[in-house]
Amino acid sequence: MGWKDRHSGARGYHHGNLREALIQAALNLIAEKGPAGFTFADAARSAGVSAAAPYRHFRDRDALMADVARQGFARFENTLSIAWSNGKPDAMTAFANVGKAYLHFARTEPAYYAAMFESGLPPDLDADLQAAGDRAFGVLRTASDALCALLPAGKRPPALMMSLHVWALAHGIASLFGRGDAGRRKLPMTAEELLEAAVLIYLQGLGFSPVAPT
Amino acid sequence: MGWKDRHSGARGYHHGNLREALIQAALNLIAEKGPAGFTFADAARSAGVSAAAPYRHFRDRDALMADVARQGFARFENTLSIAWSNGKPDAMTAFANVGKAYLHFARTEPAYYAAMFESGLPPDLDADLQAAGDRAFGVLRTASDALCALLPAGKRPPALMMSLHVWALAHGIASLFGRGDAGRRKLPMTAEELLEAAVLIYLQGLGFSPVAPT
DNA sequence: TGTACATCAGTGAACGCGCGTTCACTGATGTAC
DNA sequence: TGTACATCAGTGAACGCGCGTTCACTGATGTAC
Repeated sequence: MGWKDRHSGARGYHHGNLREALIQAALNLIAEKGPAGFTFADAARSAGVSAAAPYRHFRDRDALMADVARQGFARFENTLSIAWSNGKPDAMTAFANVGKAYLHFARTEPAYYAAMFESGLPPDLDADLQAAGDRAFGVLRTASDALCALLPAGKRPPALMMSLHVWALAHGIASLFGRGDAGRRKLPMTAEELLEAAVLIYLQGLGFSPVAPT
Repeated sequence: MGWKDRHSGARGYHHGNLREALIQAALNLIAEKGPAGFTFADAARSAGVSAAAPYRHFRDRDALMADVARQGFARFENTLSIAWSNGKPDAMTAFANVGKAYLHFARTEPAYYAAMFESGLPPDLDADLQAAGDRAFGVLRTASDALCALLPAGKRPPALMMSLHVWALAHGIASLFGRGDAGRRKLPMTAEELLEAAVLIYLQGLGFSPVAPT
């Protein structure tokens, strides 16, 4: 490697990892200025590269944005999946953990979240993107299936409906209340508490018996 | 009036109602290209006026956008208020009507809805804007109050929490599923049905007895 | 009713700027032999 | 191990374009008397 230390900012004529660097730059710019607030040229500049360089890796700004969203969905899926933890220690607790993880992701990764849900790109723009989104939703679906299985056969709600309800609730709370400081509305409780209460009430309405708090 | 017919596109040197025309133009452009997809110059062109004219009425693009949002909230409040109809014929039915009206507004006025919730403007940018948003939310709050009052005193949930839950649910469903064709995800039922089911389950969880469908 | 004047809303030309995109190029890397 | 060559990733200059914004202006409207 010689003088070219891979961990310093120094680089030669070739960047070496421009694709990832552009995604990272896009994330920073989205975090700063919102999903509409960055340009292709911005990303290039921010990655320390000429304005023409990104064209070697992405067709246009939307393609870059879509890649950020795709990566975001993959991480989101991973986060939710770890929180679900195969339903351990028990389905109810694990379900609540998924809800917390949802809001935690939206709060700590607002740039990914914005790229995923507020970029303005149609979800079916790209087959990979759509598949990544479906996989993330799949975790909610799996968790709902497991929870429904706890109810006696005659009283089981459709698990798909249940997962859509929980998704909408979590997304609604995240959008309206659970972001960094921009666009937030004031709340008498945390977003996490609000979501947890809503899910408990909802589950009770489905026939789950009340659970004592941990 | 002479040749100048107020109902034709013809106009003299003065536009007569440029402020409103710019808001209307902004709405059309938002509907076409999303809340980030229009510029001050676009709006002027679309209103048939020179690029410098809008400065007589709005400080900049954000001020125009804020006015669109403010007007949107006012109409939204009106719509929800009519749906609530002072709790007639009964609180439960009226509450369900508010939910339907919420989604109906989001679907039929996507441009207003986007300006209100997806413009990227901070809600506290403008005191008028914030007040308009608060008034719209106030309808949900009032409806929740009335519904809570039906429960025996010892079992009443906090009405504020309840209204936040319903708002988040409605907004989540509207954002994820209930829009024009852009950004929509496929659903096995309509957004209205999805919301109505969620609210019924939620209310049941709060202790409301199941209601027979109309 | 008419006239003079102030106010106002919109004009059009001008400017600097940054963006998207293309292009022939050049420096670095990898590979065949 | 060394050399020739192909491939690849990034350069920098260039272009046309539309945007935001300012400016002195001008045409229309309203009002005082």
